[in-house]
Amino acid sequence: MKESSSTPDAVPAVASAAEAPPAPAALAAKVRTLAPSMTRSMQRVAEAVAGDPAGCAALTVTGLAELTGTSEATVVRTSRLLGYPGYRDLRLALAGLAAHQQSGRAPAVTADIAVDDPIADVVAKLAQDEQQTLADTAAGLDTVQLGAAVGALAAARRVEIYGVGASALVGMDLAQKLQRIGLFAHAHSDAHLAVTNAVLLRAGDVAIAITHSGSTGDTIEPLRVAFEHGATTIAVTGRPGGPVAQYADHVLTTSTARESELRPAAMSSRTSQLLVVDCLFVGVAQRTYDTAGPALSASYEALAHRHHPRTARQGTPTP
Amino acid sequence: MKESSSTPDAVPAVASAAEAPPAPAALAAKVRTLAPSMTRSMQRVAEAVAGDPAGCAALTVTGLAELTGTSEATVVRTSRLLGYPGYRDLRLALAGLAAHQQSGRAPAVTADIAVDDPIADVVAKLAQDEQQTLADTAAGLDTVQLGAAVGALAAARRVEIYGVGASALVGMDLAQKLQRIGLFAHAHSDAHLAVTNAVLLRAGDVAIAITHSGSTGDTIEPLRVAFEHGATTIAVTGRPGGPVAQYADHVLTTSTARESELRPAAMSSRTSQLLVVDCLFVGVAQRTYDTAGPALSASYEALAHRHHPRTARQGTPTP
DNA sequence: CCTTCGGTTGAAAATATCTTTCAGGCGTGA
DNA sequence: TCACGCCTGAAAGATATTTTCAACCGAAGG
Repeated sequence: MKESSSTPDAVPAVASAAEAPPAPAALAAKVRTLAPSMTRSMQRVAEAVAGDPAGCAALTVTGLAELTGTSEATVVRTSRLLGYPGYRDLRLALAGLAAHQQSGRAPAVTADIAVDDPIADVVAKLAQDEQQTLADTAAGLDTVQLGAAVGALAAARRVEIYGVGASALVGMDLAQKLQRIGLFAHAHSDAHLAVTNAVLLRAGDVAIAITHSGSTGDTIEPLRVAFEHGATTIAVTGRPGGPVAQYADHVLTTSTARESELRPAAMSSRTSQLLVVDCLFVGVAQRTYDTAGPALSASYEALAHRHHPRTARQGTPTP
Repeated sequence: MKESSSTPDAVPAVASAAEAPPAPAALAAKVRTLAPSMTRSMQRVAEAVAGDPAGCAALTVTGLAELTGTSEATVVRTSRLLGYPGYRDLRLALAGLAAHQQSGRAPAVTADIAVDDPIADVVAKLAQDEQQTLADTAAGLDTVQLGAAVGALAAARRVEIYGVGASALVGMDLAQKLQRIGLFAHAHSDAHLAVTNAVLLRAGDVAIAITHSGSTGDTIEPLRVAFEHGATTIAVTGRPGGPVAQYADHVLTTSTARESELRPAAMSSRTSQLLVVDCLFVGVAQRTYDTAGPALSASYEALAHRHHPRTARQGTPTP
């Protein structure tokens, strides 16, 4: 088969290569298939390539030639025989193959975080868990309730948010964002002040309670007062059947991933709560887009000058 | 840190890139992270690369330069910024990425959130985006830096955390958790008080600055003061090349998903920051497990009585 | 045993590709 | 308005890849 026109070799080889695809991952097989028709030197090259794709991908023609004790010409010839236009392309395929192999051997650790886990595992596991929490939350969120809550917020005269501990931070996050689109929103984390504040609410106002357990007294109490004064009440909780639901017109359920000693409940509940809160925010922003849009831009502008302009390149620093 | 001076221009960029590994599949994330610090032309190149890895892998420097309407030099510069020694290596990585994607087949491009999206879509898109942000952050996080930061925290006499706006909440979250395992940690969101506080720090203390933009003056200033007083400083930022890095012993990079009017930067940056902060927390908890374990249990017990026992179901209300 | 021939092999030239240098140009800040 | 600094791409310089070509090896035939 290689007899024809022995001199300007390669040409027929390229032709035969054209018919075959660049070979995605079936490289080892191809090597075995073609090995008999290879010369000694080429076999050495093919062997090296099949044995350590990743390693060879890091080598230049010269490097691979030296490694196999052959010459550059032989390496190129081998590449051609394997179906690539030249070594450059074989090398690219090799890189792809290496990545492929590497990905295959990552079964996505979902085990609990252990005390002696290396830091890289901690990162992977935490990210994995939080992703799971997000997926669960999204799946379990009642969009009807959410829509109703959004409607109430969009029409609210004022919005009061109650939460203590980790949930307080979520409440502040929501308050910050609602303020940014022009709503009158305030987050409370002091139980006494919260109750004092709740007494002033009435129909047309909205009160939001955030509590993972659904039974945090300091959070429930102000919501109860608001409820009894006629305000629209919303509960963001991981236990929709808990005490807090009694005083809530709308209940938004957050989800909880399994926890362990090294991963306190606060961690996944916070992730879940934040997603819910983000949904509320975006929903409200949609409904009040006429005022929210400009307000969002305006609040960004107001902050812009507080950043050092130094390394801020061109005009639009990511709006 | 960035002294190298090996190459004439782009020194800091190369240096910061050198510290990071060549990045296997976290390319899209890296592009987003570094995009703000890129010039227009480089952004075009980066965009092309992130948008069609497979296609770009098939191109030579010249080809990619033409495609993006730039020059070879710019392509090489971009490759360097992304952490590769040159275009050749970027191309190899691209080939690997392409193979990866082909097998994974889960890019799931989510459209932007539109004003008239139904609420269910909003939930799905937000969840999807935050999951993406988490994955990107985990992939782009430098575990060496993280480990070093954890080590510093575990040994710290006291920990001061600086951040304003949305980042302030992240700081508080971290402070809350560190306190829970017995560390002396405090979060500041008032620029003046923060500086006043930073003056008191010295070697053995740790200061953490949290700023997405990397150039928030109110956050950088206290970190600078802490740095100059000999404290160990950590920066959690989306722009590792920004001004804040000047005064940081350890830089932890957060990632950024694309933003739109209805999804302000604060949203994904917060998710990313929280993951980083959680990693810090768990890392510290691991290293100080002897004291952290009991402390975690104790703090839970202390809170238990604040929950209404009424509808609290069985004995262990999700610990 | 020597010769010849087809085929393999590697050194080196030729080419393509990648990298670096350098000067012009553009935007920015004083 | 002007000067400064930084981005930018053209072209030179360095590397890597491909091609060429002659030496070499082994085998078959004289």
